[in-house]
Amino acid sequence: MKEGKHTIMTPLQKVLHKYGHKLTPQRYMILSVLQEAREHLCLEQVVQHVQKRNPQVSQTTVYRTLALLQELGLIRQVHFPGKPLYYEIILEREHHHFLCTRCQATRHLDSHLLTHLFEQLQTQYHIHDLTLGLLATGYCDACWLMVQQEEEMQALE
Amino acid sequence: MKEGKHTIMTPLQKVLHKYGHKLTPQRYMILSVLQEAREHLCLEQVVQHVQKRNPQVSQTTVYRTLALLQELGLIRQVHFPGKPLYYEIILEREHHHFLCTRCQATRHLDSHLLTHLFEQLQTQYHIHDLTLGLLATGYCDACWLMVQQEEEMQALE
DNA sequence: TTGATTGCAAAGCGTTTGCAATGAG
DNA sequence: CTCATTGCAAACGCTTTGCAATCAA
Repeated sequence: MKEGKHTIMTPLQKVLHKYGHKLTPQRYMILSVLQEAREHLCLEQVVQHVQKRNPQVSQTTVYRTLALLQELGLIRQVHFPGKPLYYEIILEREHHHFLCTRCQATRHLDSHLLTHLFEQLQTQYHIHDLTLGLLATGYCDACWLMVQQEEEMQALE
Repeated sequence: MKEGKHTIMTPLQKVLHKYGHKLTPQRYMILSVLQEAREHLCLEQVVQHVQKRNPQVSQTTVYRTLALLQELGLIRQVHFPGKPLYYEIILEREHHHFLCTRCQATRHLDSHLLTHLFEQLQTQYHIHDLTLGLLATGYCDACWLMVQQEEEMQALE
């Protein structure tokens, strides 16, 4: 049980012990995979990456570990309607996502955009301990061009 | 095949025929159920309501009909992480939801709150044909009081 | 009449669970 | 040494599908 990349691995060790859990190679590996991924990964992708390093690791363990890591507050689920559940490390500043409905690309949205909304909801709607989940969908620039071209083509028929 | 409540039923008839579909009692009933529900309903709830009127209607038909109604743009899915999928009629002005994580109550949020955000995303992030999905979670007033009381109790132990 | 629709039962698919073997502390 | 953890296979729950019977148009 050893490796580099101490970005989140020391917290991992601590938090696990704090709640009576053990630090296993599987858990370490699964969190590493999520840490090194630039994008959020779905379960299948996590399994693939993990099994690339050690084919012995079972899907079941990945399921159980992702649930545990989430419970410990180290990772977060990301929901995209009609797609599998994605997981991402909680490192970066809070953010939300844009999903292009054509090329399926995702981008992070700085949640600074939401500060005003955040305050409004607290004052106008009296929501306490508020968490915001935002998903923006639409076309990215490139796809928007394609879509418009397609529409022009159809108009000519 | 007849009944009152023409709020959305005439559009239903038209849209169905437009795409070569037939107006069946099942489809009518399922859309009625969604129309008369104040809250959004999950599949199981739709089935229960529908079978209260006619126990013959199968779950399969409800699945297929909800998919069709969505495809026709008459209803919309509502996603709450960790809960079943909900469905609601598209009648009202666009809106989003607040979910109290303690009592599970939901409230509608006027999407007027999002106009500024909407514009920012279009200009700063160049998103076209933008749709926003927002979910606010936290405690409602009543639950917030309860939570605080619980915390005080714990502090005394 | 005729093709769309329905209900049923079976299949699918992602996720969870029981349990014996393993391994971290 | 002990109990948490793992891997496997079976179970589960929700959703979809194949097909013959039914029904709207």
